[in-house]
Amino acid sequence: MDSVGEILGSLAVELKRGTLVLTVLSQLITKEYGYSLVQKLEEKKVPIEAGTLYPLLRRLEKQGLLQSEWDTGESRPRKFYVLSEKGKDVYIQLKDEWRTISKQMEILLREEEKNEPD
Amino acid sequence: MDSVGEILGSLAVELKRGTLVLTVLSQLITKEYGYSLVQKLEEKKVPIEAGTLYPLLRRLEKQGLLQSEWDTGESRPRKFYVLSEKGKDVYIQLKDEWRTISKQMEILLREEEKNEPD
DNA sequence: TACAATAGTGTATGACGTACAGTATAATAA
DNA sequence: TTATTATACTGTACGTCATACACTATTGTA
Repeated sequence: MDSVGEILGSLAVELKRGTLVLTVLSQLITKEYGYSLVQKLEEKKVPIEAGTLYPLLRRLEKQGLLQSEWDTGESRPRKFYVLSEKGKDVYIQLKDEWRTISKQMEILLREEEKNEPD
Repeated sequence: MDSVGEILGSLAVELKRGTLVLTVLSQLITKEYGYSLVQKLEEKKVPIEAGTLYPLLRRLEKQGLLQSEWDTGESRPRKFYVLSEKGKDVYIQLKDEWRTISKQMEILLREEEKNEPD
Protein backbone atom coordinates (compact mmCIF):
# COMPACT_ATOMS: atom_id res chain seq x y z
CA MET A 1 0.00 0.00 0.00
CA ASP A 2 1.45 3.32 -1.06
CA SER A 3 1.83 6.48 0.96
CA VAL A 4 -0.35 9.51 0.43
CA GLY A 5 2.58 11.26 -1.24
CA GLU A 6 3.21 8.46 -3.71
CA ILE A 7 -0.45 8.17 -4.60
CA LEU A 8 -0.79 11.92 -5.04
CA GLY A 9 2.28 11.98 -7.20
CA SER A 10 0.99 9.45 -9.65
CA LEU A 11 -2.51 10.94 -9.64
CA ALA A 12 -1.05 14.36 -10.37
CA VAL A 13 0.81 12.87 -13.34
CA GLU A 14 -2.48 11.50 -14.63
CA LEU A 15 -4.16 14.88 -14.17
CA LYS A 16 -1.46 16.54 -16.21
CA ARG A 17 -1.43 13.88 -18.85
CA GLY A 18 -4.07 15.14 -21.21
CA THR A 19 -3.45 18.78 -20.47
CA LEU A 20 0.05 18.46 -21.90
CA VAL A 21 -1.14 18.36 -25.48
CA LEU A 22 -3.42 21.35 -24.99
CA THR A 23 -0.62 23.22 -23.28
CA VAL A 24 1.79 22.59 -26.14
CA LEU A 25 -0.75 23.36 -28.85
CA SER A 26 -1.58 26.62 -27.11
CA GLN A 27 2.06 27.69 -27.23
CA LEU A 28 2.50 26.97 -30.93
CA ILE A 29 0.05 29.38 -32.44
CA THR A 30 3.25 31.30 -33.00
CA LYS A 31 6.29 29.29 -33.99
CA GLU A 32 8.71 28.09 -31.36
CA TYR A 33 11.57 25.67 -31.14
CA GLY A 34 11.87 22.91 -28.57
CA TYR A 35 14.52 24.20 -26.27
CA SER A 36 12.91 27.66 -26.08
CA LEU A 37 9.52 26.13 -25.39
CA VAL A 38 10.88 24.16 -22.44
CA GLN A 39 12.19 27.42 -21.01
CA LYS A 40 9.04 29.44 -21.66
CA LEU A 41 6.87 26.82 -20.01
CA GLU A 42 9.27 26.75 -17.07
CA GLU A 43 8.78 30.50 -16.68
CA LYS A 44 5.02 30.05 -16.84
CA LYS A 45 5.22 27.51 -13.98
CA VAL A 46 4.26 24.65 -16.31
CA PRO A 47 7.51 22.71 -16.24
CA ILE A 48 8.01 19.96 -18.76
CA GLU A 49 10.97 17.65 -19.27
CA ALA A 50 12.80 18.01 -22.55
CA GLY A 51 12.61 14.23 -22.86
CA THR A 52 8.84 14.53 -22.72
CA LEU A 53 8.47 17.54 -25.01
CA TYR A 54 10.56 16.49 -28.00
CA PRO A 55 8.80 13.15 -28.54
CA LEU A 56 5.47 14.90 -28.08
CA LEU A 57 6.33 17.50 -30.72
CA ARG A 58 7.27 14.77 -33.14
CA ARG A 59 4.12 12.82 -32.44
CA LEU A 60 1.91 15.87 -32.96
CA GLU A 61 3.70 16.61 -36.21
CA LYS A 62 3.20 13.02 -37.30
CA GLN A 63 -0.50 13.43 -36.56
CA GLY A 64 -0.52 16.47 -38.80
CA LEU A 65 -1.23 19.00 -36.05
CA LEU A 66 2.14 20.73 -36.30
CA GLN A 67 4.48 21.74 -39.05
CA SER A 68 8.19 22.04 -38.54
CA GLU A 69 11.10 23.61 -40.32
CA TRP A 70 14.76 23.70 -39.61
CA ASP A 71 16.42 27.05 -39.13
CA THR A 72 20.11 26.55 -39.74
CA GLY A 73 20.93 30.23 -40.03
CA GLU A 74 21.95 30.59 -36.40
CA SER A 75 25.04 29.12 -34.81
CA ARG A 76 22.96 26.11 -33.85
CA PRO A 77 20.32 24.43 -35.94
CA ARG A 78 16.85 24.81 -34.44
CA LYS A 79 13.66 23.00 -35.32
CA PHE A 80 10.74 25.40 -35.28
CA TYR A 81 7.20 24.13 -34.84
CA VAL A 82 3.89 25.83 -35.53
CA LEU A 83 0.25 24.73 -35.67
CA SER A 84 -0.95 23.47 -39.04
CA GLU A 85 -4.46 24.31 -40.25
CA LYS A 86 -5.60 20.95 -38.92
CA GLY A 87 -3.79 21.70 -35.69
CA LYS A 88 -5.65 24.97 -35.29
CA ASP A 89 -8.93 23.16 -35.74
CA VAL A 90 -8.03 20.50 -33.18
CA TYR A 91 -6.74 23.16 -30.80
CA ILE A 92 -10.00 25.10 -30.83
CA GLN A 93 -12.08 22.00 -30.30
CA LEU A 94 -9.79 20.64 -27.61
CA LYS A 95 -10.02 23.97 -25.82
CA ASP A 96 -13.78 23.66 -25.77
CA GLU A 97 -13.51 20.11 -24.55
CA TRP A 98 -11.20 21.22 -21.79
CA ARG A 99 -13.57 23.94 -20.69
CA THR A 100 -16.47 21.52 -20.65
CA ILE A 101 -14.57 19.04 -18.50
CA SER A 102 -13.29 21.80 -16.28
CA LYS A 103 -16.75 23.23 -15.69
CA GLN A 104 -18.25 19.81 -15.02
CA MET A 105 -15.54 19.00 -12.53
CA GLU A 106 -16.04 22.28 -10.74
CA ILE A 107 -19.77 21.59 -10.51
CA LEU A 108 -19.12 18.16 -9.00
CA LEU A 109 -16.62 19.51 -6.51
CA ARG A 110 -18.81 22.41 -5.42
CA GLU A 111 -21.80 20.12 -4.99
CA GLU A 112 -19.82 17.97 -2.61
CA GLU A 113 -18.39 20.94 -0.76
CA LYS A 114 -21.88 22.28 -0.26
CA ASN A 115 -22.94 18.99 1.26
CA GLU A 116 -19.91 18.49 3.42
CA PRO A 117 -17.52 21.43 3.63
CA ASP A 118 -13.87 20.65 4.39
CA MET B 1 -2.56 10.10 -40.47
CA ASP B 2 -5.73 10.25 -38.42
CA SER B 3 -8.76 12.43 -38.94
CA VAL B 4 -9.53 15.37 -36.71
CA GLY B 5 -12.33 13.36 -35.11
CA GLU B 6 -10.09 10.45 -34.25
CA ILE B 7 -7.40 12.67 -32.83
CA LEU B 8 -9.88 14.66 -30.79
CA GLY B 9 -11.41 11.46 -29.50
CA SER B 10 -8.17 10.11 -28.16
CA LEU B 11 -7.08 13.49 -26.79
CA ALA B 12 -10.41 13.84 -25.01
CA VAL B 13 -9.85 10.43 -23.44
CA GLU B 14 -6.50 11.64 -22.17
CA LEU B 15 -8.06 14.82 -20.80
CA LYS B 16 -10.60 12.79 -18.88
CA ARG B 17 -8.11 10.28 -17.69
CA GLY B 18 -6.83 11.97 -14.59
CA THR B 19 -10.13 13.59 -13.74
CA LEU B 20 -11.73 10.17 -13.33
CA VAL B 21 -10.18 9.49 -9.95
CA LEU B 22 -11.10 12.93 -8.65
CA THR B 23 -14.63 12.49 -9.95
CA VAL B 24 -15.06 9.16 -8.22
CA LEU B 25 -13.50 10.29 -4.95
CA SER B 26 -15.78 13.33 -4.94
CA GLN B 27 -18.83 11.08 -5.16
CA LEU B 28 -17.80 8.83 -2.30
CA ILE B 29 -17.75 11.25 0.56
CA THR B 30 -21.08 9.57 1.18
CA LYS B 31 -21.28 5.88 0.54
CA GLU B 32 -22.43 4.57 -2.79
CA TYR B 33 -22.47 1.28 -4.63
CA GLY B 34 -21.10 0.74 -8.10
CA TYR B 35 -24.25 0.38 -10.15
CA SER B 36 -25.86 3.42 -8.54
CA LEU B 37 -22.71 5.49 -9.06
CA VAL B 38 -22.70 4.74 -12.77
CA GLN B 39 -26.26 6.00 -12.95
CA LYS B 40 -25.68 9.12 -10.86
CA LEU B 41 -22.69 10.12 -12.95
CA GLU B 42 -24.74 9.54 -16.07
CA GLU B 43 -27.33 11.96 -14.73
CA LYS B 44 -24.61 14.48 -13.98
CA LYS B 45 -23.41 14.26 -17.57
CA VAL B 46 -20.18 12.55 -16.53
CA PRO B 47 -20.75 9.16 -18.11
CA ILE B 48 -18.48 6.31 -17.16
CA GLU B 49 -18.52 2.71 -18.32
CA ALA B 50 -19.28 0.12 -15.67
CA GLY B 51 -16.24 -1.78 -16.93
CA THR B 52 -14.13 1.24 -16.11
CA LEU B 53 -15.69 2.07 -12.76
CA TYR B 54 -15.60 -1.32 -11.01
CA PRO B 55 -11.87 -1.94 -11.57
CA LEU B 56 -11.18 1.66 -10.52
CA LEU B 57 -13.12 1.22 -7.29
CA ARG B 58 -11.16 -1.91 -6.51
CA ARG B 59 -7.86 -0.24 -7.27
CA LEU B 60 -8.68 2.75 -5.06
CA GLU B 61 -9.68 0.40 -2.26
CA LYS B 62 -6.45 -1.50 -2.70
CA GLN B 63 -4.58 1.78 -2.39
CA GLY B 64 -6.40 2.41 0.89
CA LEU B 65 -8.41 5.39 -0.35
CA LEU B 66 -11.78 3.63 -0.13
CA GLN B 67 -13.44 1.22 2.23
CA SER B 68 -16.11 -1.17 1.11
CA GLU B 69 -18.75 -3.30 2.74
CA TRP B 70 -21.29 -5.68 1.35
CA ASP B 71 -24.94 -4.99 2.01
CA THR B 72 -26.78 -8.26 1.55
CA GLY B 73 -29.98 -7.10 3.18
CA GLU B 74 -31.64 -6.12 -0.10
CA SER B 75 -32.83 -8.51 -2.75
CA ARG B 76 -29.45 -8.10 -4.43
CA PRO B 77 -26.08 -7.90 -2.75
CA ARG B 78 -24.51 -4.49 -3.16
CA LYS B 79 -20.93 -3.41 -2.50
CA PHE B 80 -20.90 0.00 -0.92
CA TYR B 81 -17.80 2.20 -1.07
CA VAL B 82 -16.86 5.25 0.97
CA LEU B 83 -13.72 7.36 1.42
CA SER B 84 -11.34 6.18 4.11
CA GLU B 85 -9.50 8.74 6.27
CA LYS B 86 -6.55 8.43 3.92
CA GLY B 87 -8.92 8.83 1.00
CA LYS B 88 -10.30 12.07 2.43
CA ASP B 89 -6.77 13.39 2.75
CA VAL B 90 -5.87 12.46 -0.82
CA TYR B 91 -9.19 13.84 -2.05
CA ILE B 92 -8.58 17.27 -0.52
CA GLN B 93 -5.07 17.48 -1.85
CA LEU B 94 -6.03 16.23 -5.28
CA LYS B 95 -8.78 18.84 -5.39
CA ASP B 96 -6.19 21.53 -4.76
CA GLU B 97 -3.95 20.04 -7.40
CA TRP B 98 -6.82 20.05 -9.87
CA ARG B 99 -7.62 23.67 -9.19
CA THR B 100 -3.99 24.65 -9.63
CA ILE B 101 -3.75 22.88 -12.97
CA SER B 102 -7.10 24.23 -14.03
CA LYS B 103 -6.14 27.80 -13.22
CA GLN B 104 -2.78 27.49 -14.94
CA MET B 105 -4.38 26.09 -18.05
CA GLU B 106 -6.92 28.88 -18.12
CA ILE B 107 -4.13 31.44 -17.84
CA LEU B 108 -2.27 29.85 -20.74
CA LEU B 109 -5.37 29.70 -22.91
CA ARG B 110 -6.42 33.28 -22.18
CA GLU B 111 -2.92 34.54 -22.89
CA GLU B 112 -3.04 32.96 -26.33
CA GLU B 113 -6.56 34.17 -27.00
CA LYS B 114 -5.50 37.69 -26.15
CA ASN B 115 -2.68 37.43 -28.67
CA GLU B 116 -4.67 35.82 -31.42
CA PRO B 117 -8.43 35.61 -30.83
CA ASP B 118 -10.32 32.78 -32.55
C1' DT C 1 -41.51 -17.88 -20.26
C1' DA C 2 -38.47 -14.53 -22.23
C1' DC C 3 -36.18 -10.47 -21.83
C1' DA C 4 -34.38 -6.44 -19.48
C1' DA C 5 -32.46 -4.66 -15.53
C1' DT C 6 -29.55 -4.97 -11.68
C1' DA C 7 -24.95 -5.82 -9.84
C1' DG C 8 -20.67 -7.42 -10.10
C1' DT C 9 -15.79 -9.83 -11.70
C1' DG C 10 -11.90 -10.53 -14.95
C1' DT C 11 -8.37 -9.19 -18.28
C1' DA C 12 -5.82 -8.12 -22.82
C1' DT C 13 -4.70 -4.11 -25.29
C1' DG C 14 -3.26 0.44 -26.71
C1' DA C 15 -1.79 5.08 -25.61
C1' DC C 16 1.51 7.90 -23.75
C1' DG C 17 4.43 10.38 -20.18
C1' DT C 18 8.48 9.24 -17.63
C1' DA C 19 13.10 8.51 -17.22
C1' DC C 20 16.60 7.94 -18.72
C1' DA C 21 20.86 7.30 -22.42
C1' DG C 22 22.86 9.38 -26.05
C1' DT C 23 24.93 12.84 -29.71
C1' DA C 24 26.96 17.20 -31.11
C1' DT C 25 28.80 21.65 -30.75
C1' DA C 26 28.98 26.52 -29.20
C1' DA C 27 29.80 29.52 -25.33
C1' DT C 28 31.79 30.46 -21.11
C1' DA C 29 34.76 29.87 -17.13
C1' DA C 30 39.02 28.60 -15.24
C1' DT D 1 44.16 26.25 -23.88
C1' DT D 2 41.29 23.19 -21.45
C1' DA D 3 37.24 21.95 -18.91
C1' DT D 4 32.65 22.70 -18.00
C1' DT D 5 28.15 24.33 -18.98
C1' DA D 6 24.66 25.48 -22.01
C1' DT D 7 22.21 24.77 -26.11
C1' DA D 8 19.56 21.71 -29.04
C1' DC D 9 18.05 17.51 -30.41
C1' DT D 10 17.14 12.03 -31.10
C1' DG D 11 15.97 7.41 -29.34
C1' DT D 12 13.54 4.02 -26.55
C1' DA D 13 12.11 0.67 -22.65
C1' DC D 14 8.98 0.74 -19.04
C1' DG D 15 5.00 1.45 -16.03
C1' DT D 16 0.42 3.02 -15.51
C1' DC D 17 -4.26 2.87 -16.44
C1' DA D 18 -8.72 3.57 -19.11
C1' DT D 19 -10.94 1.13 -22.65
C1' DA D 20 -13.40 -2.48 -24.38
C1' DC D 21 -14.89 -6.06 -24.16
C1' DA D 22 -16.38 -11.14 -22.19
C1' DC D 23 -18.48 -13.20 -18.52
C1' DT D 24 -21.58 -14.58 -14.35
C1' DA D 25 -25.75 -14.52 -11.62
C1' DT D 26 -30.23 -13.41 -10.26
C1' DT D 27 -34.26 -10.40 -9.73
C1' DG D 28 -37.97 -7.88 -11.84
C1' DT D 29 -40.98 -6.99 -15.60
C1' DA D 30 -43.32 -7.75 -19.93
